[in-house]
Amino acid sequence: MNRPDIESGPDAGLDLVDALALLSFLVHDTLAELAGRHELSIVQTRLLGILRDREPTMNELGRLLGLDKSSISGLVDRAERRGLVTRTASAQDRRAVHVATTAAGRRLAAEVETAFSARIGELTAGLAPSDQARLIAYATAMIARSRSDQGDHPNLEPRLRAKT
Amino acid sequence: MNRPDIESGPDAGLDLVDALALLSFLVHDTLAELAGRHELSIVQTRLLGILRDREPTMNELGRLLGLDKSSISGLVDRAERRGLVTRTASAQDRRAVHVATTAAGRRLAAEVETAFSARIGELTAGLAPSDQARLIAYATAMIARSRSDQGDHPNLEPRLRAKT
DNA sequence: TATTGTTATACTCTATAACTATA
DNA sequence: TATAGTTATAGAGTATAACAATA
Repeated sequence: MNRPDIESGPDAGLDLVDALALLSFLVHDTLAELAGRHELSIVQTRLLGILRDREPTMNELGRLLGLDKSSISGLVDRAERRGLVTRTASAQDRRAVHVATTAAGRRLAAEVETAFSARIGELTAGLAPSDQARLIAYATAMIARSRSDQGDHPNLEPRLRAKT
Repeated sequence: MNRPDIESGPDAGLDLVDALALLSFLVHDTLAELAGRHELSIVQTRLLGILRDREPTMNELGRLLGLDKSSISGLVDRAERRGLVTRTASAQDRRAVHVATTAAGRRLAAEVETAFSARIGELTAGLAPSDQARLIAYATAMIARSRSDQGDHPNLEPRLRAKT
């Protein structure tokens, strides 16, 4: 018994679909867990990530996060209440509101990003550099294909500035 | 201009962390979108996936999904209300309740799984079989490492029976 | 006493619809 | 009229705490 081509155990003989689903859940859960240690949800973390180098309007935030404007209102409300972001009136358009991070918001976002990078580093530590490069290439190819395809999902930006 | 080693565009020069985060969001969003077409959330889809070959108690469902028992109560309430699952009293333990899918629940779950597999197939269609095999190996290695590590997250089972 | 499950409560996240103010 | 944003409302999803029934 125990033929080497018939593995046993929880990950035995995963097919591509299962492997990608599990990997996706793993990364997603990892981010949720690390963000949660700072009382941040994934969407709050992404909000702070987007604001790292921009001060978009509520409307732009809606497009970047793929959410309705009313959802953005609540999201920004809760973040503002915690002192993580601020609303400022637009100089050009008196209807518009710009959102920016505070120092506290930037600090939190940086902590989550650092912890996330470290954890991903641990999870991929067993892969040789050439394999890591291949993994990047595969992921990039899949992402590119999803863009060229139909839907072209709302917005996929790097890392924590990416869509949930 | 346009040196070939300095790419431009949205996915230019992704590092491993960004690539994995984006891939994770892509797969997660894909599943959410396809499940949503049937009015199913990811967690509802996973519930039905788990019940495909089991009739666990509420308690066991909590462990499998990594959720509190009170969350399971609500989750099963909503699924039961839609006729996707049923509660049945346990014969052994009169405190316990077993949950099972209905034919409608199984049909919905199967439709989502089929669509998800098809979409993953599209996204990976550009990869040669040998590259697909490598991708499976990388994902499997990362998942195994996450298990051997500390936390050993709640429960990672194949595909739609896996943790959110 | 410990365990199983439900209920009450509270909060985040999301959307739709209605509304205000500005363009 | 059209757009930017907020608010009211509704519902899913999650957790904590208190409870009832059973072990």
